[in-house]
Amino acid sequence: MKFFNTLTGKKEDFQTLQPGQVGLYTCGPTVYDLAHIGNFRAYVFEDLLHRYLLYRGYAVTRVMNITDVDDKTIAGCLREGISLKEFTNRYLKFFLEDMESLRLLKPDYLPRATEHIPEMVSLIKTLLEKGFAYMKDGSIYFRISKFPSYGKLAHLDLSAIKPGARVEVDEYSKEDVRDFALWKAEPEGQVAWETELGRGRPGWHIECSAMSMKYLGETFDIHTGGIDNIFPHHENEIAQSEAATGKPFVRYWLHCAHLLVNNEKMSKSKGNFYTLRDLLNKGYNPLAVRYLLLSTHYRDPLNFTETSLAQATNTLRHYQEFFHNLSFYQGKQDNQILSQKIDQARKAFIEHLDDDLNISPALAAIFELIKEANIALNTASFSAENVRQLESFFLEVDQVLAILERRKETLEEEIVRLIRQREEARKAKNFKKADEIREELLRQGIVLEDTPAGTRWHRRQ
RNA sequence: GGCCUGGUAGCCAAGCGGCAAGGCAGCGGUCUGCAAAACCGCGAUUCGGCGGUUCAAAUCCGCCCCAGGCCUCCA
Repeated sequence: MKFFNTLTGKKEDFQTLQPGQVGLYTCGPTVYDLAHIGNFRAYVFEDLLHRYLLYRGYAVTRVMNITDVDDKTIAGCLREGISLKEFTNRYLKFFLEDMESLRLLKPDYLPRATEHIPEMVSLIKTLLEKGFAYMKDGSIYFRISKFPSYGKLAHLDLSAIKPGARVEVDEYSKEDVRDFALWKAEPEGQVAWETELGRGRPGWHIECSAMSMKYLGETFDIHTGGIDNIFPHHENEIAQSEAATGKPFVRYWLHCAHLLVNNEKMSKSKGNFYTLRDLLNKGYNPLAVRYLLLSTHYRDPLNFTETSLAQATNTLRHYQEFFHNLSFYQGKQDNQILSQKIDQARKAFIEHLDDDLNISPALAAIFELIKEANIALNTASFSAENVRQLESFFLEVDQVLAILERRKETLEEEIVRLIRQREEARKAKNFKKADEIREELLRQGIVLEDTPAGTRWHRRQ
């Protein structure tokens, strides 16, 4: 298995620290608002990674942080006059619901920043003791000049950072404008913790260092996020963590490209975003959203349009109906070639996903199998065993893709009765009545398809 | 200014030196009582542009054009 490692800028063979085990840290949401589908692109990518590692037999321990204290969450709870916890709980709940709609696997740990203040304090104390941090006016900053490899992840030339260009020069009084806050003094602020470091609250970056190392150890396998997290967030995590432990922090850094809308980055600050709920309210299927976000390679920019979502909806419908229809087929002629095609599809699926999660050709292999299977099914050259193999294969790859609808396979008695009546009408060549029944069922959301082997049905999507 | 992506058929998207995957949409056909689904056929003589290297370039090199991102809020 290979992954493109941001740290080295190369595709590398994936070697775990412990045989068969993977420690995976995926940067999670700041719970101050609904996440938009640009955010979900990253979470869908992380879900694919998580599921594929499991599919390939790794024991995965995955951590996703919940940032529930920062400028925006504090501003939000003050604005509404409620506690920080009450405010962030609301958006955490929405986030977890959206995760479920998109079939995102739940991480093993979802640590909240506010529940790890002691761990952060302890890490900051270590940095102070080692001279990597200093206190100024009650706040504590990381001293970048003490950490020579700063910039190695983002491949940034530090001298190229122009003070004042985008740095707020006089917000805090730092030794060096590039230094970043580990701890923000809040002598008067309403949201603050009384600690050995004084009254204050943590900087943004420190939570990920403290929580990842708590749950995954001082060095772990994979850390992911959107490319906009590379700098400064992940760069700072490396600095804090490696300065404190003297050990390498993360072996593989994986970052996904942005989702664009009308060829612009989708972001809260631009106001050009869709939330998942916006799309569901328009009638789109959450699994179509999942499929769309999944089907472009994670390191390529994805330009989101409703046209592409509609296309994904159609692809998904065909895919799901193929699977659903398998249960209607009964055949007797064993087809060895079809069995071989299934094995070939599995082989291609794995080969391509092993290559830095190259999903497009992996999906192409599956679509080619569907075509082969349809030919066999339409010409009756298959056995019950072939059908069983197909069902089993599609359920297998669905461990990774998670796009199959687990529909109720039973129909109401009334509908079964109508289908039977229509069959009789057709046999009697009473096509007017047959068509009336078909239309009535369609109104009830049941689509009928007549095949030589009998009438099959599916629920309209 | 520095760094980094992307530009392949109407749309989405693989391929990254040896005849241009796959999906969606469209058109024609087969099947069907009619449909639907499925299948068959059609669709890029060409991969943003111009040069270069090579027996061979969408793939490598150079320059240019377009779009987007990062350079201390950000998935």
